[in-house]
Amino acid sequence: MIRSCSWNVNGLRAAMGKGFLDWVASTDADFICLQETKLQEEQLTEDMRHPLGADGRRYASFWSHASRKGYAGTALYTRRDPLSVTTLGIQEFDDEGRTVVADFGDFVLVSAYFPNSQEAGARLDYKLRFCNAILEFCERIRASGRHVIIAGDYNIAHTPIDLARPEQNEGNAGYLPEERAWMDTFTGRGYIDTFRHLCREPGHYTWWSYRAPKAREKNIGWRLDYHCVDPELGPAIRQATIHPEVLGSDHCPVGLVLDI
Amino acid sequence: MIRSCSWNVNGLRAAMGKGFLDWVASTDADFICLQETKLQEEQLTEDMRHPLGADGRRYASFWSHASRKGYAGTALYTRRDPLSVTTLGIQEFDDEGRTVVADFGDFVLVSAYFPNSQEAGARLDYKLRFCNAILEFCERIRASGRHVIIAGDYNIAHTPIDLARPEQNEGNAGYLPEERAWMDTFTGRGYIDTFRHLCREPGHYTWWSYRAPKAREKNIGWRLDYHCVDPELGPAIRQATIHPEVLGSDHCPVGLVLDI
DNA sequence: CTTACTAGG
DNA sequence: CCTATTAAG
Repeated sequence: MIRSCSWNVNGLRAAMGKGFLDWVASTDADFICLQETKLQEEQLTEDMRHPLGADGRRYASFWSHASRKGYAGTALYTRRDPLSVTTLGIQEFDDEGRTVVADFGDFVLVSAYFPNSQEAGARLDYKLRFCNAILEFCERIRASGRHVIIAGDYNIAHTPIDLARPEQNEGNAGYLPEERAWMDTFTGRGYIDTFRHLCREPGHYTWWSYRAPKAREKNIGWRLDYHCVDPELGPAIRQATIHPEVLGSDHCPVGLVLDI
Repeated sequence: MIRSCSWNVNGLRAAMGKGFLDWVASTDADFICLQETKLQEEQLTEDMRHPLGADGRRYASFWSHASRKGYAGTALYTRRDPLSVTTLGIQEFDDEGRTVVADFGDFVLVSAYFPNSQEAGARLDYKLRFCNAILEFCERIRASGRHVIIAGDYNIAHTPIDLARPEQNEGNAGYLPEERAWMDTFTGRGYIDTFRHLCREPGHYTWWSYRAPKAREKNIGWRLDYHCVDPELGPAIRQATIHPEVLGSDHCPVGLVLDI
């Protein structure tokens, strides 16, 4: 059994001041994937590197930083020793610290921060290149007979039930036809959105805008954070969860339990 | 009798959130000179423009803004109608909103924000040009048979009793030989540092660094804010005060009562 | 609105 | 340390 959590923390240093370490200790996860750490190597503290887990042991961690200060960045906390940890290996994405890729032998876990397509789709092309790179990566792992888990902030609400105001957001970043079409392609190849696999109910979101007044308390949100897995892992999915009660970021954590 | 107050507010918008309007209403001053307003015309609110005075009337106000956003800037609140309000009229100082010059007929009141000479005296030349422009301005007013009051943040501690740690600050911005020498020249021409005129005691400061831990509660400060007047006003000086209990900025307000 | 950044003090 | 700025989300 493996337990994974993923959380876009919207600045790890800010999250640290809002109980991040307590949350880590409460998850009892084997893997914790973070996005938008918004820091660089020299800004990491010992607490960030090796937080205490629920089992009384400290996590090992692996980090991928953007070259630009205070921007993007991903991380992975793990209880298990990976065989290797890398990134997607594509310059334009590695430059922004968009992935941590950890190889555990029978499965590969990716902490991924998909680009925001921005106002007027200014960065849509970049985002779609990232999406396609992720898909190709998954297909390669799958072809090698291993499993793959893509955890993170996809910055895409896939279908109308994945955001509170679908009509009002037609054409907005995160709900563009091109982004949704890529999710169609991804799931069309058999990859499984684990939360949606187990729950067809609307109203479950993982992100609420800070800009809209009281969006979170009114639950005017979007489901942007996912654990997706390769088709062959379908029967292994035991739990896929959203934790909207966890505060400290404009996103909330999502969880996955796999019986592998 | 005229009552003036001067305060470097270190950002008027921040000060507004820390009781600035209550302070204005409590001063019962005819004139309030501000420095480091750190805003521009379009960022002014009605409350900032016309705060309520202790007499139940609203002040009129005059503003001088830096062309650079969020930088420097001076203002004058007044109960009396000035004949005219201008600035020093020198491009390099007007560009930074360093003075408001109000003509009341028998006297001219200046709200002045003297430049900081910066690390390694990087801006010392600029500052000394400002200082000399102020002195020349005063001499012109004086020659015309009128009085002049220069209220504001001089960014200079004149003598060892004007800062808590004179030895440690030899050669530091605000206590450079050139800055102190200009104060010698200014007072040598007869201009009166009204506070020092009435009080020879050390330990009275108007600024405490935010950078040094607990500087204000330990009273490790500098006297940088002054009301200076022309020599002929000497006999009219009734009160010159420092108000270290007023919080909301790294500076505190200073007051002057003149019997004219 | 919030988190970073940077400049200035 | 604190107040602004700007970029990004």
